[in-house]
Amino acid sequence: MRAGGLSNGGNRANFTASAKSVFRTLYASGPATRPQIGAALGLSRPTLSSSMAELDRVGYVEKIGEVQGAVGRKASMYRLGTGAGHIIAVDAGSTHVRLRVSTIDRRLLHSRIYRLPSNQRHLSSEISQAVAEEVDAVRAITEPGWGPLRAVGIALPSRVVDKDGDTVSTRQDYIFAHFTPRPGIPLILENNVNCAAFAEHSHGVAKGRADFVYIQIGLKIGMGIVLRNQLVRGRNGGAGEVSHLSFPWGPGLRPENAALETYVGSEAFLERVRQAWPPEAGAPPIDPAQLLALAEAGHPVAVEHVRHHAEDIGAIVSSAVSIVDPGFVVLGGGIGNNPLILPYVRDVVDRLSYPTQIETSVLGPDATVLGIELLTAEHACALLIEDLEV
Amino acid sequence: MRAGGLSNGGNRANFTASAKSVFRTLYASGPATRPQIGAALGLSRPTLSSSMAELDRVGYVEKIGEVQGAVGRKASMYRLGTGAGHIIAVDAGSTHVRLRVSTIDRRLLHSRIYRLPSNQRHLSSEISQAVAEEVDAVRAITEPGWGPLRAVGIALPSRVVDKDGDTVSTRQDYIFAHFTPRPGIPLILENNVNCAAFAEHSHGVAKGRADFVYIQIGLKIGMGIVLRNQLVRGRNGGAGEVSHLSFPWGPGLRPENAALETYVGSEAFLERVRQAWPPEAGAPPIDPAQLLALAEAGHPVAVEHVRHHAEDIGAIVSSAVSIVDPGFVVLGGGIGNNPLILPYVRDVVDRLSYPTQIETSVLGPDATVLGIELLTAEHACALLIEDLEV
DNA sequence: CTAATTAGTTACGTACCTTAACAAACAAAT
DNA sequence: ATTTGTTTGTTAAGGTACGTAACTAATTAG
Repeated sequence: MRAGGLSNGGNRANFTASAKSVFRTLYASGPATRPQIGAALGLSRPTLSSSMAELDRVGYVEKIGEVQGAVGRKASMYRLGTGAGHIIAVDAGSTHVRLRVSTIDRRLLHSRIYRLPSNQRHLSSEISQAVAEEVDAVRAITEPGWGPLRAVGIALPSRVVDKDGDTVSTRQDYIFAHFTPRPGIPLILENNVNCAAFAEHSHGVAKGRADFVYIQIGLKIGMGIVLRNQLVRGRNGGAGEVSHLSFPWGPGLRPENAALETYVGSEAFLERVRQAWPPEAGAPPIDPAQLLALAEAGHPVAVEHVRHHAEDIGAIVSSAVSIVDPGFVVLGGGIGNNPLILPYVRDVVDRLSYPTQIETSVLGPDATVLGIELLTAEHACALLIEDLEV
Repeated sequence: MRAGGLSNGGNRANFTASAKSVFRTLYASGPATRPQIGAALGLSRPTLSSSMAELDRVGYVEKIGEVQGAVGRKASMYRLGTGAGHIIAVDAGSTHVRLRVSTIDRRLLHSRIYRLPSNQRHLSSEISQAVAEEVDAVRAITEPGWGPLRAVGIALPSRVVDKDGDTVSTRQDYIFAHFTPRPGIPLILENNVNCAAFAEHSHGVAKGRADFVYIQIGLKIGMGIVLRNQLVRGRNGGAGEVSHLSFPWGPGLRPENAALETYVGSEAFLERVRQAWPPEAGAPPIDPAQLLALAEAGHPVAVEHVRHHAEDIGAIVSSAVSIVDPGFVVLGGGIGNNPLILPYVRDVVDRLSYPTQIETSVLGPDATVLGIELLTAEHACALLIEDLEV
């Protein structure tokens, strides 16, 4: 009853432990020679020989060249092969849908960006529509050299929960309004801020940090938490939902639900700025970017507002540091990225909490799609070599 | 150059993987028969036979009896043996020093409680003195049947950091004022609230919860966070230091360093209560216990104050839930334990944050020493079977 | 006392890794 | 061009840690 064709695809290859670790090494660290892998994993040459043969038999590795050391025979260079297949990663953002098709070891095969006709405040059927179209467009140009599709991942601008969580209040199911997952292909959903945090962990300023917190400050405010190199998601996908921090809060002050979101969100912030803008200071800024530009130019009123906002961000970071004490914080997002706010945030955290290194994100708008690519690739890799049955 | 005597002690036995997992099963789940262990681990009877022989050879297991099923031959019951040794766990508290001597599988061998002559606000040399005396007292009565001492653990009322953290501001080194660790015996230090949380995870209401938050409300306020069944400690041992949450905080309100500690601590709380106590309401309470007693009796002024305090606790819990969204929260400590505050905390968290089950601690004042016992036993277990060299 | 059932041991096979020895491929020295 | 030394890769042989199959041992039910 077996299909006579390719040896990969539906079958769950039963690799030896060494073959699995070799595959994972190539997945994680990219192309390498046998001696390099053997040294890294502490495996003997004969073991590497048989592991490579195992993986080559199903097309999971391929030779891409040779490297010559100072002396001695050339070593062959290997990477993951066509048989390992490819993944599709999508950032379903509120303004753009970004899509990357990559191999499991994250070599870019194809990339698309689609500008949504209108900004979407929340995950919506418009976004779903765009995602469906972009993914379909990939299907049309899929090349045989990409190998089988192993997984699809989508970064969502919403809380993401699995089955047992509170899935109603999340808007995550809107993604399925027009987009239909391909049967048999695992679909990974993840919150977009978590994705950006994870990208920062692999390619960005948080590289090598087992524990850190990423805070994204833009239209909305969100936080991604990585502890022991793993994302903290929370029971309801609500980990890092800092907009629900108790606020306002003090003697005689009663916190309100999600009050921080409306206070620190860029729209409310800008509205406060415009209200308080003195007529003699010129025309009030029309958007946060303009306010930041004025502040960068040294406009004293703008600077003062930016400082105040940065201190509020510092208070948020301090609260997070008080809870998880990560030792490292990355500021990202349209506002968080701005170098003006960094010193103020540092001052506040320094004053209120524990020694914490704070840096600005180095990844651009691709952070989110890079993060979901990583998470999707990890899932695909585990599927290929771990013994987890679907 | 080997000492001719016992086979255990300094040597690092090189067990098979199956023997290690058998040992860990007995460590984690207590006495069991071979068929039970085999079924639990998916090991065959011959493998169990040889694993047991391996462990028995160094005295790590011992037979303690036989059990008879419905039909068939009796099965032998095993547990960790004398050769596995024992541990000493100490709760260096501010009012008492509690000490437990136990086997690695947490069978109590000896227990002591010492009431400090005066309450200690912080970790002090007085506490260190008491710990040193209590641990020395154990040495005097140590029985041969306990086997070798494998590890000593101490729960401290301070932040605990390892080498690379900020060890200066911690008072953790006060523990060494009079207490000197035994050379060659690993010493485990852990924050006392983390210990209580961990105990709640193993023996308490949080049993089986991979993720939860424990909040202890008493003279001071502290939080222990467990994610993926592991304590979150933080870079500076500051995880769960909720007294550093941004407070007071609101439009026009500038958070102050550790302001929450002084606001929500029981002394400041009681002082506020006494200040606001109306003369016609009788004598104001002299301590929090009395205030709680009055509230339990229905005294309206007391009830109102307790409600207000409980709402502040709810705000703290909400902030923690906003950051890590554990789905489960345990209230402990002298005040947190009181059933009066539970409904108010639930209401606040329900209003401000995500669906979270909140319960009251079920463990008494032994929680902390039980927690450090667990952590120390885990360390000892890992030392015996994992290949980690000291 | 016999049959059925469960616990534990012995014999033996297999999977997966190792070391040892060898062959192949290369740079540098002769 | 040949030799020498080094590195890569393969082949052969061996060891360890498991498994299965078949046995013995101990117990209950009839």
